This record gives sequence, structure tokens and C-alpha cells, in this order.
Amino acid sequence: MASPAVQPPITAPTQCVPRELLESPLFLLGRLGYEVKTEVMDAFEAAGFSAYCYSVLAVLDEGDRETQATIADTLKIDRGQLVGILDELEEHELIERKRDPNDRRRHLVSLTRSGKRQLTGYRRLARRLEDELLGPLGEGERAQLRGLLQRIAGARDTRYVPRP
Amino acid sequence: MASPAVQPPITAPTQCVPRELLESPLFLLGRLGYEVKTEVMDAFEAAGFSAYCYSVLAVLDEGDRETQATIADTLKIDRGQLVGILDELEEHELIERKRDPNDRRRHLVSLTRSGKRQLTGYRRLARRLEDELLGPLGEGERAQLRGLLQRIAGARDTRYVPRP
DNA sequence: TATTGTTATACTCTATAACTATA
DNA sequence: TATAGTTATAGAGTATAACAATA
Repeated sequence: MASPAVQPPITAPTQCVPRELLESPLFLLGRLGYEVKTEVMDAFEAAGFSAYCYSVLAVLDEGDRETQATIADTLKIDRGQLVGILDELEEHELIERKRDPNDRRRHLVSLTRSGKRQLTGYRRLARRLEDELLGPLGEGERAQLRGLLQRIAGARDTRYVPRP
Repeated sequence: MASPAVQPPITAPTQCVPRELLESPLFLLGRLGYEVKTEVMDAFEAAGFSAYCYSVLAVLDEGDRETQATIADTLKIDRGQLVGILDELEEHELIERKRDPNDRRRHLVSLTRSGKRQLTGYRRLARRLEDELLGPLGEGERAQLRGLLQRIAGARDTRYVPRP
């Protein structure tokens, strides 16, 4: 005994994220952040290296002769995780690990010549990804976004506050 | 034979994320997005439910009588993942699952009375979290951030474009 | 005993694939 | 055969903990 009135299709023609979620910067930040992160990782992976390689090389390019613990701390990644990344970088001779003669427990990690060159390539890739993912935003808007995110990040953790 | 000149502490006094990463909106978006996501999840978890419960309830509050596939699609989560979330919500009688008499494969999911009430609570929690995590930003700035993120999200996926 | 780097292990979230029941 | 929901499984990515070497 079917109901006499034929029911119209109940599946919504276009599913759309609820307005209250779309209007939550937190929801958008979390969702976009996750998507961005995975896409960036995939892109770097496709280019041949782990996504963290760029970050690590960037750290080494600024501060000289860091120890592994410092690098891991700076990037908020696990020390154990960093080992694998450094292994990869060392295999390709982008970095060098040398025992610290003053404290033989430590490794002094430094950028090699070809590491510096590779860093340039990573920068180009990063720029390309930014253009891709932040495409709809103009220069001024990107700066605006950067400023806002920096404010949030800086308030959460001092290591996100640029040194004077 | 220690070197005569005592080496100053080589560990940088303050580790700081490299400037070039801090100036990349992509890096900040990815990092903050991840942190925000996990913190929000933890907060909801601490409040007793999975973090997705709020999203699901919000969907149900807008569109009526959705099927599970529609909900999963809308929120870009896996159908299999959704099952567990709905189980949890149903256990606490926040939603109801009824077989669609027109197609007995489908479940018509709807919000219960106490589900609607719970949604209000979730909204309060979401507001609190937003205040917490976006604290350093004023009202205008939050709106700015929301607008920018909406632009990015909308360009990537039409389901992030608010319906007119 | 404490710390550095390393290795091994477990856990969380997500993605994929097999299964059932209906169509 | 194809689809909706369910269940089971495997896969990243990350976090925790044990380990050897050095201090």
C-alpha cells in the first residue's frame, strides 16, 4: 500500500555545506588546512622528496650548525620523525651530518652546496603551489591572509613570531 | 686536547621558524589548520562526542531527511566513517534512522528533539573555541579571515559556495 | 643519572575494499 | 547488474617508548 501522493525526489539536488559551518572561520581553517597540507605533501612527494625536506633545508639555510633536536623543535616535528627526513636528505647529499667534537652525542647538521641549490628548486615549487592554491586571491589579499594567520600563529606560539 | 677557545653555546637561544616559511600563507594555513583541527576535535571529544557530530547535526538541521550518502558527500567524509558517527548519535537519541519506505536500502536520517537541543550546545562550544583560537583577532578581522577562506574554499569546491 | 640520536612500537584519522540487502 | 548501508582492512601521519652511545 504505497502512499497515493507520489513522493518527489528527496535527495537534495545540490548538497552544500551548512551555512553555519561555512561562516565559521574555524571550520574553514581546519578543513582548508588539512586539504592544503595533504596537497602540498603530495606535490613534494611527486617531485621526489618528503614534504618536510623543504622546511628542514629552510631551517638550515637560516641558522647555521643546528643540532637535530633544535631542528625538530623548531618545526614542531618529532625527533624520531626527523631522523628519517635527514637520512633521505643525506642520501641525496643535500645535507651533511657531522659529530660535534665538543659533544660527541650531537650531530651538527649543515647544508651542502647542492642542498642550497635544491632549496632554490623547492622555493620555486612552493611558489607554484601557492599560486595554484591561493589562485583566487590577489596579491593584497594574500598579504592580508598572511598577516591574519601570522597573528593567530604568533599568539599561540612564540616560535611563529618573526625575530626582529 | 680541547680547543683553547671555549666554544660558546651553539644551540640557538630561541628557535624560530624560518622567515620564508612564516611568510608563506600556505605553510601557515597548513600548520594552523592542522593544529586547529586537532584541538577542535579534542575539545569536542572532551565534551563527550566525536567532533563530526556537530557537523552532521548542522547538516540535518538545514536539509531535511537526508540520506547517509548525501550527508557524507556534503561533509566530504567517508560513508563508512559516517556510520560510526551516526551510531553514536543514534545511541544518544540525537538522531533517528528510519528505512525509506520507497527504497528500503536507504535510511532517512532526521534530527530528534534532543538532537536539536544538543546542537545548540555544540554551537556554544564552537563559539567558545573560536574565541579561544581566534582570540587575537577582532570582529572585523575575523570577518576578513572568513571572507578570504571562503573565497579559497569556494574556488576549490562548489559545495563551499553558499547557496543564494 | 641525564641527554642525543636512533629504532621500534602503537595509535589516530582516513581511504579502500569486501559484504548484505534491496532495487 | 547496480546502489545504500555496513563492516573489515589497510594505509598514511603522528606520537610514545625503549635503546645505545656519550656526557
